[in-house]
Amino acid sequence: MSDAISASAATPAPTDFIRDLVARHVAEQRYAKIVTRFPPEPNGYLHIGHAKSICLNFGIARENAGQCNLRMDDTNPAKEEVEYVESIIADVQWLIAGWADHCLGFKPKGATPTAVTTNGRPDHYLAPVAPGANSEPFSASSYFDQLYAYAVELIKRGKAYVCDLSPADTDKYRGAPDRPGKDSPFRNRSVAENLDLFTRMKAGEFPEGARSLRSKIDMASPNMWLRDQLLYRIRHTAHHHTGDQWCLYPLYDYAHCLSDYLEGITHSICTLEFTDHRPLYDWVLESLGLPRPLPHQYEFAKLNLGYTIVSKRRLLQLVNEKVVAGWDDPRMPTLSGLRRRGVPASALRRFVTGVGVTKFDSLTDVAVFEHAIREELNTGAQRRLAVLRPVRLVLTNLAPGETIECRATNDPQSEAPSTRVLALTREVFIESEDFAEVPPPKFFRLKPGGEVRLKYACIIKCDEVVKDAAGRLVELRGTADLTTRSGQPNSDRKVKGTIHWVSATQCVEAEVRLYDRLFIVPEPAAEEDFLKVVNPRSLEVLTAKLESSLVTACPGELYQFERLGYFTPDAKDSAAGPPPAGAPRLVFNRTITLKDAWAK
RNA sequence: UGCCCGAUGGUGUAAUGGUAGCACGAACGACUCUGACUCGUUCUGUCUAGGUUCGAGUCCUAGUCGGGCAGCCA
Repeated sequence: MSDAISASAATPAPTDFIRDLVARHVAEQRYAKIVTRFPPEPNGYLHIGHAKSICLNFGIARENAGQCNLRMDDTNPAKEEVEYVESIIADVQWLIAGWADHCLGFKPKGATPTAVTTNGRPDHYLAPVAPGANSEPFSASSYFDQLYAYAVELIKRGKAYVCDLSPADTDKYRGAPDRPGKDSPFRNRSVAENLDLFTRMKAGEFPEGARSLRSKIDMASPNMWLRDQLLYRIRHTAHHHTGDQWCLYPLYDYAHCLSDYLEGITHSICTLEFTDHRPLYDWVLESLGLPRPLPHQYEFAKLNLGYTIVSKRRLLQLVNEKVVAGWDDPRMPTLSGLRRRGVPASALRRFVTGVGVTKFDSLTDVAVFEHAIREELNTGAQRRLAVLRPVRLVLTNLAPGETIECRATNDPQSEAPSTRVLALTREVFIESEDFAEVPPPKFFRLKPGGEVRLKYACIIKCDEVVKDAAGRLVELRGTADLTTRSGQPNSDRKVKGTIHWVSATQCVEAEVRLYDRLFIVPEPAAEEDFLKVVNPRSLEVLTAKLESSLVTACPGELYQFERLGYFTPDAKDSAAGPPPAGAPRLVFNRTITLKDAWAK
């Protein structure tokens, strides 16, 4: 990633209702340090919706000299994989690099919560360390021992019981939102029996679904999550992190609040759908009578983006059904897809900061995202010339071997722009779109008998249109007015249009992948079947002609092909090769087009 | 017909009882060796009805509309 981009990462300090709250807590010195967390489940790749959560949590840590723990919320072995853990770590570090990476909290490799004494009472705590060779992200699975101990304590306090109801019966007993549930027949087992059964559940004596550990709250509560929500279920499944050690796994509502507690989280920020769970979050922590200040949960609305799917389940479907080439397909709204496409982390940060944080379930216009990308790329991308759909133009007043050196600007937005040299030769390629035999009104480009400027070179005139027997365009012939080159007497001569070009004899070919939105409707998630609204033209592959300097282009470099858009070498498929070394296979991804006011 | 959350231009968001502002978008114009960028002008808004108040987008009540909740998913 170019330095220009990461340097421009500074974003105005945002305010929102959560930050206001944190500011109040800081003012009243409620906590020694503000600690947040980003707790993804490793069951898929992170996407642009997660970027909002990451920037919120790390942003709050950053603005308050606090810390934000990366934690794998890995309590469901059936869906979680190491591949996802690794992608999550890479994506988070990429997104916050140079911005909030100093706030990132990991834990020592293999560490579990250590026994401490707090306020004269036994307690457990796991301190963060900086990311490095001997550290790893926090994970709920490294708390399994402690979580189990807490469960035993809950049983002893008469606040949890082992229930023998089958999943189907549990469902029946739960009632409905507008109808109270019924107490489980196993609700009033003795502490001793509960303890015995729970121990045997852990020992693997029972099949999956045979028994569960349940909270003992209120089966008639209007809040469904308070109707004795399950705490533990039996799963005879290996876990990607703990292996075969457990056949008893905690559920989210039990594991999450306690994980927050063990890490000393102060502000546990999640999305709106967890609002109903908050009383349960508090209930678990309060029922245990823990000695430290308790974490609290706050909710905000997740990001919804036009023409985009933000749902790991559906994104997985796109991958599995081969609608896209993988989680990091540049059309995917995943962080890895966006990165591969050429979207800078700073653009993502700028975007999610701009949309704000509220409790209103909104749908953000993609144009806002696209604007943030262009904004970052305009200053961060080097200008180059490339022709996507070439038409040959022969400048008949230039000799076949003649080369005219033209100086081109790399970074017009910078205060001290640098330059490079372009070769103008007798034969060049221009964009087929830039020539019209029968031009529409206000067409500023090349037409028969018309003049146009070749950017950085000179004004040329189209003298002749050469066609084959079938009437198809073969080539254009014209003349160059070399006195209009920069530095020459007529360099100030104005023509209405300026077009891009490359030398036909000093250029390099590359595969260029043009991406368009993946869906044809603004709200694909609202569709009965979102696969039916996939854009059939979301990818177009071209063989383009690039100015020869691009032969050494490497992944991570960001370019603007003038008048076309922003492009970056594909991190997987592109291989640069300095001439004359072999035959490099250059592959460029189009990140985004330039804004086009002319748009036909 | 239970509980919880929400409602400000086309979109997103600000105004914390005192001039409804910003951004995106759109339209037009200026500039231009990128029909980009930049700059200028314009466009459109407090869900409804009551109440409190000198004063309400903001507080209260009721309604309307939208979202969430009945996984041994997170």
